[in-house]
Amino acid sequence: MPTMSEVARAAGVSTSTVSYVLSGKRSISEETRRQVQEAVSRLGYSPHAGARSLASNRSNVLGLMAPLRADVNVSVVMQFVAAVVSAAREFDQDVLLLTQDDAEGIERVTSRSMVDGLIMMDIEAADPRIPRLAKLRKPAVLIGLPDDAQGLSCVDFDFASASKIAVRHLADLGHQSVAFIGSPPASLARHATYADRAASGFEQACRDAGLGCSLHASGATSADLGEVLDHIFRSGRGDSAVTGLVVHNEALVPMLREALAGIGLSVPDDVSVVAVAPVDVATASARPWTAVSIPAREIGRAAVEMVMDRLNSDKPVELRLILPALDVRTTTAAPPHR
Amino acid sequence: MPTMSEVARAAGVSTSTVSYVLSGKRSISEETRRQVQEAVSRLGYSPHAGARSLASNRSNVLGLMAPLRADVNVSVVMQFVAAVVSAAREFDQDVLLLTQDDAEGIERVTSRSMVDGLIMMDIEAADPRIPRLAKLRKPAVLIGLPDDAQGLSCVDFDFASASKIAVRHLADLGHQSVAFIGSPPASLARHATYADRAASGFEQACRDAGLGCSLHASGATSADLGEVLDHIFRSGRGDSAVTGLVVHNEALVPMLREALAGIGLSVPDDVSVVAVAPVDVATASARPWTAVSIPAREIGRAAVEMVMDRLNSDKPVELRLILPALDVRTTTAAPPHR
DNA sequence: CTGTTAGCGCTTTCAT
DNA sequence: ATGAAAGCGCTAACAG
Repeated sequence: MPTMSEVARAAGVSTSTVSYVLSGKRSISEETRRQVQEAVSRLGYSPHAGARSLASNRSNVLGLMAPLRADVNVSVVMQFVAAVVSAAREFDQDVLLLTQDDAEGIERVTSRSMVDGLIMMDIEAADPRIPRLAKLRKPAVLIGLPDDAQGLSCVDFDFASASKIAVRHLADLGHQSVAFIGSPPASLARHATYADRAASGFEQACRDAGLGCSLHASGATSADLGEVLDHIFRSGRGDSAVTGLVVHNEALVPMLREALAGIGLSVPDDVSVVAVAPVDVATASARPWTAVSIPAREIGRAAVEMVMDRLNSDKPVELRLILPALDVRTTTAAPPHR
Repeated sequence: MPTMSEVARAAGVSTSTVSYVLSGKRSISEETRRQVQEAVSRLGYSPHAGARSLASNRSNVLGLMAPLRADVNVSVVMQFVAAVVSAAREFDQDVLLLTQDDAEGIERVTSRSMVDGLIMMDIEAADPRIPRLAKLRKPAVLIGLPDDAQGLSCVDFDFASASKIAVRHLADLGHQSVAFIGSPPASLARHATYADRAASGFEQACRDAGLGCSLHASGATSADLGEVLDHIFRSGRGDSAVTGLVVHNEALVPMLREALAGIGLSVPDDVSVVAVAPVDVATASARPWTAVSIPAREIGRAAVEMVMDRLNSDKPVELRLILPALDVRTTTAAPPHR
């Protein structure tokens, strides 16, 4: 591996000139720039990350703490991870992956100056990582909205509004009684903020619209789904029967039509369904789901932008909520006549 | 952040002594060790990663290139990722996450000395990353078995044997005609090595055991599954009817019982099923699947071990195959009498 | 517009 | 068993 001084020698300039050509931090004559660049590519030079970080206090690496918990939907998590990694690359950053069970990870990577900033996923209402992060004086952004962000930036999808839009859509279609199928009990129990907010947004929207409603946590298996549907529809098909479903549980969406068919319910004739899920799960079916899409790419990108902002400028801490949009597809319609 | 020389001063020793008590690379009197350690923890010292990597040519970071492709089962990928990260931590390494679409990622992280070694997932038979990796002269291990590893270490689950064990189990139970439901067409098309090997292992095992067999690629949706089952069972329930299924497609397992029930087939009375899947998907159901478990933790751990071996010793390149084991649970039985 | 140079914080000879 | 000191390769004053 050639070093910067070899490049300098080859180009007939000083190392600082090479450094400045590479960083663009001061003006360079066209002539020298060319020579340097030629030398760089001829020698196949690339800067030593450690040396750079030692001299500049910048590692060009972002830490990403991603949950690998049993109750989270890994494929959704993966989408966020992918989004963060690819957004980071646009800012010339790499991503160091930390997992929740590496308790001292936050302190380690930051005290060793391995990362310039941190992004934390799967935030809980009173997440114990927040005070530790806040102490750190490194740019950090939470994907999620905790009770107290302690001066950290936050970004998330507006899950509350997502539920509300879904409910309003069902109300507009004339539904009177709707149910919410949400995250696994464990997610609720630990107050993962998306789970809480989606559920409470639903509840409130139903109150506002005067709809009858019920909320149900559900695991990811078809057995779990069966149980929940049983609860929801067991009361018979009378006047107050549930005719609309909002499903915020990515794992269940693919099984839902079949499960409903199994209890004699057809979509959307007997029951309308709005999914709250990444667009690809909503459109995976031949008869795509009416859905509020979770824009993972956009959220991941925003998170990276926000760390970079705090790293490069004195932009203040912000809280960004990504607003939901409803895509009406094939799974919602007016409720059945009784 | 305190530096090593501050620690040295506080402990009344030289920086080299501090360095040596931290690395254990030379013997230190009990007395000095204590003093140094006391200073370290009192000041909350932790070494600057960049400085260390500059001086020692070690970053203590492993690169992990993980696929985020549409046709791979993300939750399985995530299990491997998690396994690699947690194994890496046991060797005091962190993990830098690279994605497939970051084409120059391999060269970047290695030429900048950001990583000490690389682990590459989701290997294809003639993976274009392999020659690039091989050129690098950095320890690298492939999770998968390409046609030509070009001198790189490989580790993987023995998918061929996994299929064989499954087939033999069905044959032993008396099944005469079996079918294989495998990876999505796209995985086969690009010759992801696990997909190829599982399929060809199945085929060969059937030939060896004299069983009638058919192979089917399948996407991850219940519609895909429906189609495949239709193909398999449409020919009626005659003499040569399929009575055994080997399913190597994690996404489908949870939907399988219901889908079979939908066409009037009950498990294991009408059809026996062996899953090839991570243990948690096999046991997620109330009636757990007979399965050959994919030991993601073990594979991830082996991959890390192998990079570290090549990093720290002159152990030769190896190829490790993790052998499969069958767990008979509730979904296999003798075929129905006709 | 360019060069000189003093570190950044650590590891590791070489001495003792 | 310990210390002194020479780098590792880069950045960013400072000096022209």
